[in-house]
Amino acid sequence: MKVSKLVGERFKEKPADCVIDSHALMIKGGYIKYMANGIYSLFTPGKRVTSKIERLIREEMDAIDGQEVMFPVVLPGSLWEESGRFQSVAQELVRFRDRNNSSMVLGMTHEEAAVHLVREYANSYSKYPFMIYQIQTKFRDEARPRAGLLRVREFTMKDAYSFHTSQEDLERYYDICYNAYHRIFARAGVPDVVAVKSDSGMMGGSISHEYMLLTPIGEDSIAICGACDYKANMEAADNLVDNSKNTMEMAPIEKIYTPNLSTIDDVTKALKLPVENTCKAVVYQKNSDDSYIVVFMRGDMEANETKITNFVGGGIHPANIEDDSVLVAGFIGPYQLNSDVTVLYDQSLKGIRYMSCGANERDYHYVGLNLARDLGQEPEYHDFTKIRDGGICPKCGKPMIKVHRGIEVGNIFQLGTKYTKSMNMKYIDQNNEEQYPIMGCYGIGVGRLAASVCEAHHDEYGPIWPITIAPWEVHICCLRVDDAECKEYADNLYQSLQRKQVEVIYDDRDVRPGAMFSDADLLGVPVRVVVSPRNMKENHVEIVTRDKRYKFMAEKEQAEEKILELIQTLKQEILEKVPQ
RNA sequence: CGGGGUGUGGCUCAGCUUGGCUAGAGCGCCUGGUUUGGGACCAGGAGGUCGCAGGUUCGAAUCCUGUCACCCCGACCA
Repeated sequence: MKVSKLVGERFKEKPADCVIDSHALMIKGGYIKYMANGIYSLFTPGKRVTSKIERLIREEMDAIDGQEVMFPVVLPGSLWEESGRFQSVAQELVRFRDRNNSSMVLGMTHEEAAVHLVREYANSYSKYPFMIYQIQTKFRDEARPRAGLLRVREFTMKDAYSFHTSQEDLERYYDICYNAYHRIFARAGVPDVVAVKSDSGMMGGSISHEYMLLTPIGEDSIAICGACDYKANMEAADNLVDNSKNTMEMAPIEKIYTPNLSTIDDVTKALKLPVENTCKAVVYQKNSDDSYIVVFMRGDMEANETKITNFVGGGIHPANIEDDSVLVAGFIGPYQLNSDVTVLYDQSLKGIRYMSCGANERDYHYVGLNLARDLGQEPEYHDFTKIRDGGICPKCGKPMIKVHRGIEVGNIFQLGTKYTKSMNMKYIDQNNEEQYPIMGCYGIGVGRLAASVCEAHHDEYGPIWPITIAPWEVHICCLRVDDAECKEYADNLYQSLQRKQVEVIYDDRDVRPGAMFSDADLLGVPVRVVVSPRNMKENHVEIVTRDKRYKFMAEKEQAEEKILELIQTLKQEILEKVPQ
């Protein structure tokens, strides 16, 4: 490929509206072009990066006995009716009707299609286990796409589905996949991606992991223990709270006048109470009927909506407390709460002998609250709050939890029989009995991974692509095309490298060196070869890596050999970080 | 869906508060010339329904109303 013919422009200015580096660089470097909210086209450099990621994923999936298939993008609504997700999934699923008024959907994930593909075939235990996967377009009508390719509505995803005859076999394969994922991310140049325990959300099932690239711009929060190997998404991390060192002793409950003190901060200051001796209320409403859910927790804790949603078994949203409600915003407390709302108690309240709380009356609080005594019995405690920095590790018990931000680049789920049961997929086992197969599913967002690698590897001038996914391996800069010697040498090198299957881009434009180097930086190709009259006079060319770690002169005649060596070195460096 | 912000040639932006001649700049693009190791210079040129619709006015990029789109924060999220 010659830069003079490369379709797409590179910009000098940082595009407006780009807040994230990877987004700005991919627009600026001519990788992607915005078309509509959360919808992008890829130019050649962008397509070459994603194609290489796809190739790499394909190799690893095939290596664990995956079989590549292809599902349709447009699926019949009836298929989603079968699994129940036509109803249960909200607006992310695009629904429409075709010319015959048949209900259709755009595929946002393909569990239903996978079951549909194999449910007649896999009717005997002898066919199991197996895994099928595809690399294909998904459409999810996201509420808020953002940050270039990091969160879009239309995207390419590798999604895999495995089928098993026992939970043990699923777990065995799940581990294999777990490791294959680590190899994929390492080969893509981000070996530091971590697997964290996660909440399964709408996918159903029990155990699941998310693969996170840790970066401050990530959308997810992850709790990581500094003392052991515990890692979990904040949504799923158990928040243990130790109140054994709370020294305040029991006292009679007492109502006090607290005018306009409606926040925990106000209350602790006015009453001179430690925040660990306060009880606060967070109120939600069920999406189904708007009924109130009041969650009581220690004053310094934050509600974890995922845990609450899972507990009440349905969607919730922050409450809008009406004036005629029994709930008095800012003054809600568990003692004498005369209302039929759902009341939940977080375990951060367990073991505290003396607390303040709202009195369910404007401008009044109680102090001296003791839940077991004042409610007549110890309430049932559950975990409804977020873990935080310095929190107790659920695995090793040490208070060494640190909260990080991360981008989710992949996930794996143990689905169980959710889809095979609902869609009536069965097989006959050794005892001639009908069974439902057990499924696992495994996803990787290709474009998001490309953007994540860019986010992890770039400088102020452009991306620094790992050689395994770089759009090209070698970038030849011919600084003076009007110099016959230069031009001839560069032309020949270009031809010769291509004959040796090296992926090479050749800048043969008559532009200033500065412009040429700037564009080369934006294309982020790992090996750069600079051919110039100055170098020709010395009988050598300059070879430099995009990350500046290698930089040397090579004799004209030996340049090609040195380039090939350098490519091997760079590939080897990445391979060394791949597990196994 | 709530809060905040922005819409002016391909890109980045000025002009709007206080309405007034033909709507500007830099980059990019085209022509010619001089240049050539980190986004050169000179001369000439093309390119704009000022997001859209209505209104006020002698006159609207500018004021008013509505609407659409995008960006950020939140909600939601496989």
